[in-house]
Amino acid sequence: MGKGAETRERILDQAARIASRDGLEGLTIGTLSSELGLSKSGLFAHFGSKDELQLQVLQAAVQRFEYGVIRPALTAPRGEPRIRALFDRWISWVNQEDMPGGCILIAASVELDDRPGLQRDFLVQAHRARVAALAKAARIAIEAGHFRPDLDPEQFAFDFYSITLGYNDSKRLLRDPRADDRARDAFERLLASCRA
Amino acid sequence: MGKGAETRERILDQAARIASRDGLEGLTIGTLSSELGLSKSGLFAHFGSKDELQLQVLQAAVQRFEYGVIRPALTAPRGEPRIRALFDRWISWVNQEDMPGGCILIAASVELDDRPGLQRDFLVQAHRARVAALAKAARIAIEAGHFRPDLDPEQFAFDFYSITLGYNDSKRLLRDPRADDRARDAFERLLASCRA
DNA sequence: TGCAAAATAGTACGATCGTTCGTATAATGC
DNA sequence: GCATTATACGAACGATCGTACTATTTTGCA
Repeated sequence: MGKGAETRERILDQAARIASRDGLEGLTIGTLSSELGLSKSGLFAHFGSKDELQLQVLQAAVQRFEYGVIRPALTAPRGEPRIRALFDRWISWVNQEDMPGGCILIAASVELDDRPGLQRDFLVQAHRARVAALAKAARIAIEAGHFRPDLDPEQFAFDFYSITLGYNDSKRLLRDPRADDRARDAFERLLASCRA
Repeated sequence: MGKGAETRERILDQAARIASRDGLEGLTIGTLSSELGLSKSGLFAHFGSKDELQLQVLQAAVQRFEYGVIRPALTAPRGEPRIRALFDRWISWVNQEDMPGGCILIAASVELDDRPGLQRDFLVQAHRARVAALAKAARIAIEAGHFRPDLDPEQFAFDFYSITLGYNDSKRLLRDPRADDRARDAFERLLASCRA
């Protein structure tokens, strides 16, 4: 990895932290550069525009999610165990301690939901892929005989993801000490309702 | 109502629209005043600071939620009918067409979840009250014999609210045409699992 | 109708925003 | 070890941010 790529990684890493707390729009080239000990213009040269910086922050986050949640969970046995692995990793992703503002993908979802642009387009596509991965895991669980055959996999994905959103809210905004229990309880009931 | 209070209402109304799309931090005194045909300083004088403007936008939104969702639903008969009324109104609130960026309370939740301040404090307190209202409605449904006696009302509130968050995501970000069906389906299954 | 008070406008401020440009320094390939 | 390219810097740009002052208009009441 060349020097430039190395710096770019450092930048995106810190940028993700800032964006998780202050949003993609609250992420500022001035603060970002000074926190990293770089000059504004030097940092700027890596991206060429703030739009591009935001986009790359999103892309990096999606990739980290892919490698930190989806792929490891796919090593779990097909069916319910894999679904459980997905949930466990998803929850701890939402609960990342090194992200001062929580899950950047949730933050970006709300921030971009009605703001057209490349950032939104990318986020939507990535989000669709995540939901599709959940639905596929449910489909596999049906094939494996763990889930009832008449289960709607897309509905399962909706239910699953809703729980993670509720967890995020209880944990980060309300700081409810029982947030983990609540999410776990909801998930177990979801599983029970899906079983064959 | 004096002239000042009238203008303040107009301001807060437009401010809510802007904040719903661009966030409380993206809400700017310059754009806000020019969109309303006011001078920056004239508008500013109504609030004294941006913090105060943000706070009043939040307070107005919470009050509108109270009068548009909670109170009307409380006129429905105790028990399951009231729960249904809450859900119906909650869903159409999240789906407000006059808010270009969707529910401002959800947006603010994600924006403020890790940013200390009066705005966050107020939002948390208001959010706790909303969740408490849900739990109370569940408790009443238990008393009425509609829900099973061993149901955990707070868990019900978590499940209920999670569905509305999932709905918001499906509707506004993914633009899933089946978002309404998905939320409705999840809600009906939640109800079924709660019945006595 | 006149007058104090309330409401709005005007102007200016320092700070910071994203961005451009020219230049210096550091890393890389031969 | 040198030439070339990649990388970073410094200064400056116009625009806009929130906020402070002062002046002007408008309002509501005696």
